[in-house]
Amino acid sequence: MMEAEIFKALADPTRRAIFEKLADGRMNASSLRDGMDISQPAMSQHLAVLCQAKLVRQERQGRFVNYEVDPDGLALIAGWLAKYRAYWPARIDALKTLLKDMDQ
Amino acid sequence: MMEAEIFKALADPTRRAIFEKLADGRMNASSLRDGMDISQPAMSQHLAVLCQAKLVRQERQGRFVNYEVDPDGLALIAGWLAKYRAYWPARIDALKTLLKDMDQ
DNA sequence: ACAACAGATAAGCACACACTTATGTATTGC
DNA sequence: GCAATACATAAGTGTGTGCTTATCTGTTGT
Repeated sequence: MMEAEIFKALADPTRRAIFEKLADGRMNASSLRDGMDISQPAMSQHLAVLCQAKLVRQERQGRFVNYEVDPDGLALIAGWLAKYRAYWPARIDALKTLLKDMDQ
Repeated sequence: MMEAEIFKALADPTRRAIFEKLADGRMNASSLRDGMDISQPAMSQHLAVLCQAKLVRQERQGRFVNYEVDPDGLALIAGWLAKYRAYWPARIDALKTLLKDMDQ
């Protein structure tokens, strides 16, 4: 199961912060670092974990590697969440917005 | 943030299995155990983690404690997911179904 | 009251994980 | 070619986590 990798990846606050930063737009590893007080190897390791969880994907661009949010990971979480729709509260505004967007 | 507790709770495969079992209906700790090859203290500890993450809630019933899925936790995940709706793939069947449910 | 039962808590242990420093591998510009 | 840059990997270390056994609390039935 890849759920294991996804939830493990998101269990770390630093990785969630990285993911959140990437949600603002694609970025290379160095740009991700500034303002984050994290060593270069640590960043590299975190990005590897996020990639393996399919939350982030990479694209080499010469000497740089650009990282961006991978929709596959989000879809997997959505799929997991959907299994428990019987227990959803009647109204979740955030989700209603989300789902309306998808319905066009 | 409670996202930390939620994702940490779901990062463990045993806890996800417990949660999945609870999704089929409320159950006490002993009933949850059978067929799971897990010690009584381990189950108790896992349930405590799930409760603190608001994924599960408990209700004492005499000598037993019944556990059930807590919608609050699912709502928190949905809220987290909604923040990244810009990156969702165009079609996710599971969520389209969900949308139809909510539109009624 | 007391034994049986349901569950929580305590303490200890083995392993996973996030970090570090050091080094390796590509790619770019001079 | 060669130094500098961007990033990955290796190896070691401290802490967190999930398990265990042992014990404790609280409830039920006799």
